[in-house]
Amino acid sequence: MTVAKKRKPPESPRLSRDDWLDAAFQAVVDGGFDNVRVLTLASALGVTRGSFYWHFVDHAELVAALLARWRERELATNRSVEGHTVEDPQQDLQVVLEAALAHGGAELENMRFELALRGLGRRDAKVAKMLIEVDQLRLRLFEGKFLRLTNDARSAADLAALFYLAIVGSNQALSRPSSPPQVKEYLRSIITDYLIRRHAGPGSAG
Amino acid sequence: MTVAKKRKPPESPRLSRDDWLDAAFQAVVDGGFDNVRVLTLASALGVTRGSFYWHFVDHAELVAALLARWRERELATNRSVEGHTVEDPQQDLQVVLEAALAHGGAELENMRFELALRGLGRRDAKVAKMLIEVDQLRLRLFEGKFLRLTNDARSAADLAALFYLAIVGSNQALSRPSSPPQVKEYLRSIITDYLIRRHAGPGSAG
DNA sequence: AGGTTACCGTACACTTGTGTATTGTTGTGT
DNA sequence: ACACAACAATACACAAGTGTACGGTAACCT
Repeated sequence: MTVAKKRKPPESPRLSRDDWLDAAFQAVVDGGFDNVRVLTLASALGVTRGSFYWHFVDHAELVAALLARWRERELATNRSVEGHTVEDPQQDLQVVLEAALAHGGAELENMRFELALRGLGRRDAKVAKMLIEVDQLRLRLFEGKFLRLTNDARSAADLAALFYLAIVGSNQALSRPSSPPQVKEYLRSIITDYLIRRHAGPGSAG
Repeated sequence: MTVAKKRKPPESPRLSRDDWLDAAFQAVVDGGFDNVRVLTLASALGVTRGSFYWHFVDHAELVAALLARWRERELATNRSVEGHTVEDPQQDLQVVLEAALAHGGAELENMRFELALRGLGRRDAKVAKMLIEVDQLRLRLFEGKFLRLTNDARSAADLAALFYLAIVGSNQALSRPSSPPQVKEYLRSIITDYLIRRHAGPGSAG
């Protein structure tokens, strides 16, 4: 048991449950949850559906597992961000804002997945509930960081909500597909401007 | 020829092209564009598909017509709002913000339709382009109104983008289904607070 | 080396969706 | 009244999707 018995060889002849989840994730990114079809995933993975029905009892279980995985990862990310706090309040806030505005590489796929998830949430009450849970966690995170800046609960809550909703909106509107998300850049500069104007002071703490 | 020859009797025995578009609209509101299926619409309208293929050549034409109708109405709304300007700049701005935040009755359906449309825009370049067109129109509207308040092009553009994106985001996040959109109410109060704080002065111009 | 288990292929039954062709029905003008 | 056009039903062919049963193959343990 010292070495990896079944880690993740890129050229694995057999597939794992997680491989199917990855393929399903990609399908959601590309075309939403209605694009998750067993046949399509199978051909994308180079196998037939016989494999799928060995790993999952049916299509619903695949989707459920995908949702559960996303939720777990999201909660973990939240905990980790909440974990380490930077000394300088302004920089501390900027770190989480940057994370929320991230868009490079995998983050773009995560963004598209989340948008598809919100679409599903409009049809599925359980999904809607899960999304509210995650949204509120992130909002609380924002609030806490803003509170260190403003020292006023009311304005901290207001700013957190305003900026969080704006970030969510920037994922949705005015962003051309397959082009650098210039709207987010713009929003980032707006937020940065606000923070600097608010607490024009030392750039780096300590 | 004085009275309506074919206006819109609720109990019309035969269907019009627009009836099908209305049904398709409702289907999109309920379950997105993947939910607009000829069979479903037919049974919802109490007819068979024979009727559909008389009014439309195929499914694609239905969707295209639905998109075109939405775009036309959106442009018309924009023109009309742009048309009449209120004297007081602050009140003038508040009017368009209220319109954007509207959520009663038909507005909720329009909101859900637009969200579904954005979902489609992630898969269809033409739709994405149309959405950017409409988004930019609305953004310019916001900018113009804000400019009358701030008299500064930069901050007007910033505020317009920030609030518009937040409004778009509020349609998406933290809003429970089938419950009063309390997030929008909150956002509305944030915006109102900002405007009052900014230009705390005479309520009515003159 | 051989057997067991894990994984995959294949073939079938079923459902749901589109689209087409053809026939039926109803309304309306003259 | 009756002809014609507008609208709708029916029946068919076809494609794509899920799920199931079962047969095949390859890895691994002993």
